[in-house]
Amino acid sequence: MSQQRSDTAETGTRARTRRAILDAAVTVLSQDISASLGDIAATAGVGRTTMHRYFPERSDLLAAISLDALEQADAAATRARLDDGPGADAVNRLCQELFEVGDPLMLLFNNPQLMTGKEWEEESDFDREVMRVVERGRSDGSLDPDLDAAWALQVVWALLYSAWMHSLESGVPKLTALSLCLRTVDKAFRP
Amino acid sequence: MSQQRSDTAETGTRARTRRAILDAAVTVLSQDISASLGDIAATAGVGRTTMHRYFPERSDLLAAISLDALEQADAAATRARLDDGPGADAVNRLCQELFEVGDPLMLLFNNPQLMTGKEWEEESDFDREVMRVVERGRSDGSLDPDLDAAWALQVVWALLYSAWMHSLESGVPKLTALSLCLRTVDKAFRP
DNA sequence: CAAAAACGGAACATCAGTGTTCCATGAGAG
DNA sequence: CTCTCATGGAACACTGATGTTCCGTTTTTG
Repeated sequence: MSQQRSDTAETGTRARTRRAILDAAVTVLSQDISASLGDIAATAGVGRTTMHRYFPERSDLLAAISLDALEQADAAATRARLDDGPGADAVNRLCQELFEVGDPLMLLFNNPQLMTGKEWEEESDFDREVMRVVERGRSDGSLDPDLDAAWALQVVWALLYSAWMHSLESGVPKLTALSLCLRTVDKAFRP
Repeated sequence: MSQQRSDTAETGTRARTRRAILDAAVTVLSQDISASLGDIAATAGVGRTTMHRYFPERSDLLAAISLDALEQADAAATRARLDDGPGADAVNRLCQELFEVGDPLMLLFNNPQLMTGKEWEEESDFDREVMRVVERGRSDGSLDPDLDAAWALQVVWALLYSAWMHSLESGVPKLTALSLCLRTVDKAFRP
């Protein structure tokens, strides 16, 4: 017991391996949610046995992916400084930050069954925070006063998804796709 | 050999059973793309053996679903009379008609791996037709002249998906969700 | 009604993925 | 260097889905 590794405080080798597995899982499962654990382990450059040490069951891995994606989304929201300036600008910044997260969020978007953990009960804190910003935007006149917050949330996700897909399918550079997305969000939400 | 049933000309009992299986498959697979054939057969009110008579392998069923959805989308496009009136109006009508198709299109949207058949090579006729309308809308001034057709296609799908989800998750009536969708498309595509 | 078609269920072999155990090897910390 | 930790691979049992065959029953059709 040289050091305690009770909760999420793992460091060094173990943390690196864990991250490699999570990243590989996102990559592989994005293509096929039914991919085998063997495939994921191979992509991570890790033995299947090792993976079972980190995530005893498939459901453990899926839960970890879900949680990790949620944390990345929260971090993106923090970076976007949602409380600064007009609501419309905050929404714009949020889209930019979320776009960077890419793969993990695509995976969640395409597989709602992943969002069934305890942290997703009812609306997540993340969702509430975003809807709050939309309402602020309506108050300060930077967003359409008729815009429903829950609907706006759906649209943001959907247009981000569109941008990712557009980049993938049409071979458009990511920045171009992001630009299209931001422009469309702006037009759709403007008063 | 009382009657030939070589191609798609099946009629009566067989056609009805086939349709029941396809409908049940869409319903079940929408919830979980990995659902077992047994579940689908049970939902269809049909023996698993019977299902294997119509679709020998799982892949045959998936291909049939994919094709059926594409045909329904084509039918919707026809009903929308894409060549009539201003481009913006045609797009609006198309959204309304596609919205009615609902479940099958949701299934495809959530599972791009279903769209790998021969009929999906490159761009489908459907996609080309829609992009043609968008370009017409740009010419006649009813749509944003800067609107990229391929991007517009993505956005239409994404906002339809948003409407379906919004109705499901927020418990909003379908017509309300459709209305939000149409309004958002209009704002996003307007000059 | 009588023949033909469609159906359902039971039984079976097969297969891929999963989760587990055990052991030998390699890398890193002290 | 040496001890500890992390790892990879082989082997195994188990499970659930799949595809197939066979046969008796029901429904449709002529």
